Amino acid sequence: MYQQMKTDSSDLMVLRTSSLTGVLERELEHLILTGELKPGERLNEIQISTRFGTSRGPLREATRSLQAKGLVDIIRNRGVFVRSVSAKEALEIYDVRAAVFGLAGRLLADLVTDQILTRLNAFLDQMDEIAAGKDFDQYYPVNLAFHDYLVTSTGNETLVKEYKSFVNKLHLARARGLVQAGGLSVSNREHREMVDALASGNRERAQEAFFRHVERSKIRFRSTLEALDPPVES
Amino acid sequence: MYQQMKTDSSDLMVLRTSSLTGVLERELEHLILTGELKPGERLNEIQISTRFGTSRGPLREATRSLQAKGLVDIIRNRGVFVRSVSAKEALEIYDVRAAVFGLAGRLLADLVTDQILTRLNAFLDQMDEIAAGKDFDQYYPVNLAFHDYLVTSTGNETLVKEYKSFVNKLHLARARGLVQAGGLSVSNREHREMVDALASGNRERAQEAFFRHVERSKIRFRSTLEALDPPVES
DNA sequence: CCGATGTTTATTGCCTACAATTGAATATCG
DNA sequence: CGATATTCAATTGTAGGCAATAAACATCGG
Repeated sequence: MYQQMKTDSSDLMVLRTSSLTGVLERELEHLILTGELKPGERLNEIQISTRFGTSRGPLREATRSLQAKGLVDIIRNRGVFVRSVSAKEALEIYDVRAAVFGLAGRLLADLVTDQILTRLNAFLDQMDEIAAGKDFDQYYPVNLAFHDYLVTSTGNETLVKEYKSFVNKLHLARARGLVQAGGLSVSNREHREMVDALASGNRERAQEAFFRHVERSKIRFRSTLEALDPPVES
Repeated sequence: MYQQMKTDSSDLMVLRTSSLTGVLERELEHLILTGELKPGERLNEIQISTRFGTSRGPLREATRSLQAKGLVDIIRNRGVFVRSVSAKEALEIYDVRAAVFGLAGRLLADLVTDQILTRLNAFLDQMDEIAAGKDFDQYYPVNLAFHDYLVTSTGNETLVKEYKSFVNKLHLARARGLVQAGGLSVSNREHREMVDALASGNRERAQEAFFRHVERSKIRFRSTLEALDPPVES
């Protein structure tokens, strides 16, 4: 399948600017985030490297990078494993993500323009429309784009990077797809609250609205989790 | 100096549990954060690997990890360079750090105990004492321990990790030591405000107090920066 | 004297090979 | 038959070597 990658001209072009390690890293990250490689699954070095037509060296460098990003665990003399995020950790991440997203709201309240507000309202209308049709597969990507647009508009690249990193890690939560669950029309009202807060130009109000939106997602996540699992404690 | 590291028994013990890559990574991270390796400086693979008595393989894996952590930049066919954080990025980091630290305040307000408050007040008294003597070298580590104790007490390991990562990156800001500057007695009043907010048990108040503490550090940082540099804009 | 082009040299990117470790299958003993 | 010791295959950890790249230097023409 990937055997002759080395001789593929388009890939060679990529190698001009990006190293083999970088290519492997992106490719593996994609496999992990799409769920093709599932949490807990082991990554056999020989198998993967031959699959991509490289040696083990670059692959090992790529996995070290993924480890630092929190996408895999490396156990000495045992191998590389796709990270599985526990419920406890997922809840932790939700909180930190809420804080970072709240900051996005706070920053945006100060620099929001009519142009941005128009764009945001367009998003809201689009999501309302989709939600009415209960077409979940369409709703999710738009919802994602909406949040993406918000954090990106802050102009704070550090914030964007961190936020996306959290979203990625949540994809590794055991209950895959739970992250998306409970969304739709329920959360679009929260979205409107956020945009309204931005329009008011009130920093604290916007921060709180953004923060609480993620906190509510966390609560929905936990509910879905407890519905499937024995609630550990009273 | 480090030539016979391989034969040092204590280091071999470490290798039982931790890989050579891991040791190199920690060692390099230490060199970078202490400033022994300065921002912009290039890390010669042969030089470093012979210095530590290893081959280039594990070293390259270690640097990939450091790249993902944001401590070095790797340019293809050019080498790895200690990351230098621009003023713009430093200000960005301050904001995100403020958000995360604010979350720490919010979480702590809900689970603070008399025991923790006692410990915190002891920190405050100690810092007051040191600040009175204007002994900066003593103040800084205590200040660090205070903040460390705060974030750790939240029990949210994700938060702790992120917070420390931000503090580390700020060490790479061009104006080294600026991060520490402007502290002392000025900020200890803010520290008391934070602890008071915790004692009140008011979530939002604590969050805001924690958040603003870091924001004020950011402002002090920017002031010191502009005093040295041409203020870029009006 | 200065800029453009060719050459050298240091350094990185990648690969192959060997050593060390682990986990499991197998054998041995109570 | 069950538990423990032992061997063995699979896999990772590390080392060293060759090719490719880019920067530094020298050379040539204007």
